[in-house]
Amino acid sequence: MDVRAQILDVATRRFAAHGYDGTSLSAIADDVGIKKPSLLYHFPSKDDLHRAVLEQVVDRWNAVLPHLLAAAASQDRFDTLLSETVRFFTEDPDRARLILRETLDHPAAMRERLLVAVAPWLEVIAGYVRRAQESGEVRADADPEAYLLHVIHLVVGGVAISDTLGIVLSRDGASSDIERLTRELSRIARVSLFTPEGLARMDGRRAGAGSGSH
Amino acid sequence: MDVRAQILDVATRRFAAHGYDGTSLSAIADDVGIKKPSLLYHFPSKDDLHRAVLEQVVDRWNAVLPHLLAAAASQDRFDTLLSETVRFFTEDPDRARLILRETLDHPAAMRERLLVAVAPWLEVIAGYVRRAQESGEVRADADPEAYLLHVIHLVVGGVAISDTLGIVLSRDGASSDIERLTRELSRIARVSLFTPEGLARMDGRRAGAGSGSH
DNA sequence: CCTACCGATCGGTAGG
DNA sequence: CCTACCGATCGGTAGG
Repeated sequence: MDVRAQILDVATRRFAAHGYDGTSLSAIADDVGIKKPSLLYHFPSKDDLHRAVLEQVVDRWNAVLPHLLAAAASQDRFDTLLSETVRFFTEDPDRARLILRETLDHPAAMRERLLVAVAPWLEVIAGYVRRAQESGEVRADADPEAYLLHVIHLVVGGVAISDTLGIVLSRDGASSDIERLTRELSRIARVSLFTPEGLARMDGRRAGAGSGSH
Repeated sequence: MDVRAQILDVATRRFAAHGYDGTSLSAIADDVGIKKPSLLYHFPSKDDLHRAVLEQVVDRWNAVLPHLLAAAASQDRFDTLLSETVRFFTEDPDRARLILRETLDHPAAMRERLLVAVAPWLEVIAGYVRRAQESGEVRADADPEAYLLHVIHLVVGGVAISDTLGIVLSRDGASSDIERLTRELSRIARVSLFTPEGLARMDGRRAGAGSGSH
């Protein structure tokens, strides 16, 4: 691996675990096996390095987004959208922690990111939800945008602190049952969105998948 | 107000907004209007001050907890429990931010706090939920402990970043609609917990409140 | 509650 | 990619 990628890798771990102010450039350089001035050759400032770390998270999200929106147009859109989003963050929980920290540290900057990068496709999905409300699949009392924001927060924030929350579920203290949390999250998201009819219709589709035509 | 309380107040705001490492003792002292060594007379170290700030949050929570558990034994336990918990954090969102930051910065310490201070009364409430499952008021597929953890996270994390999330809901960019988020949170928590029968029974109780006997 | 000061560490630069 | 070094700021102490 080239040095630049190594630096980004180590910096991601450190910024996620200890935050911007809790991470020193020397500590990152040490982990990579170089000296601080060498690090500053690849990234001209600590702020530049931090920006690059966040940018990498956004880039990787943008890489799976088209695949997600394509799935959102298919039949079992809900399960795919939710489980793929969960997968993206559980595959590297540091992504969730970085986003959470950035929201706490720079709320104004995060508001802007939300408006330009999240709001557009969130509105697209909210449109799907509204149409499903008219067809009676989705509960009429649901607030599409607010619902989606809560589910996103449930996933991102949940993954960021899942190993801490999980300890309450496993009495022994050894294994933190994250799967139990994920299953319940999925249940909460489903049940609070769909009507009983919508749920039945969805389960019917799932039972028929594979044997059906396409 | 005495100096000690002033220091705690300012430190709470600063630690919540910028984190432990992002807050200097001089900055806190400046806000209070004293010098750093004077601050260190009241709190022997930065760590001691930070502990005192967290302790104050826990103390204030413990002050409302008996009132909460008493309400949990009454009839409309769900609405009271949820809305009082929301009130506790919205009344000072810094409480939520401090807890979130502590979870990110010191997950091991937070795990311990969860086990000794949260798990006990969470088990009590989970017991209520399980009994309501047997009577058919609560959905049989709900996982009581996991459900409660998600709702707690939804409230605490949600309040911590509500002004950032809210910006997506208000297109104008002026007022962030936090009430819309709160209402949808409450809906998600209710609908994903109760059966249709349980919801009807609850609404019946609420309609009868005030005119009923006690 | 203050002034004065300590060693350590920070992000960043010079120069090779 | 390194050594050597910079000014600024950190948490904390001495002494009054």
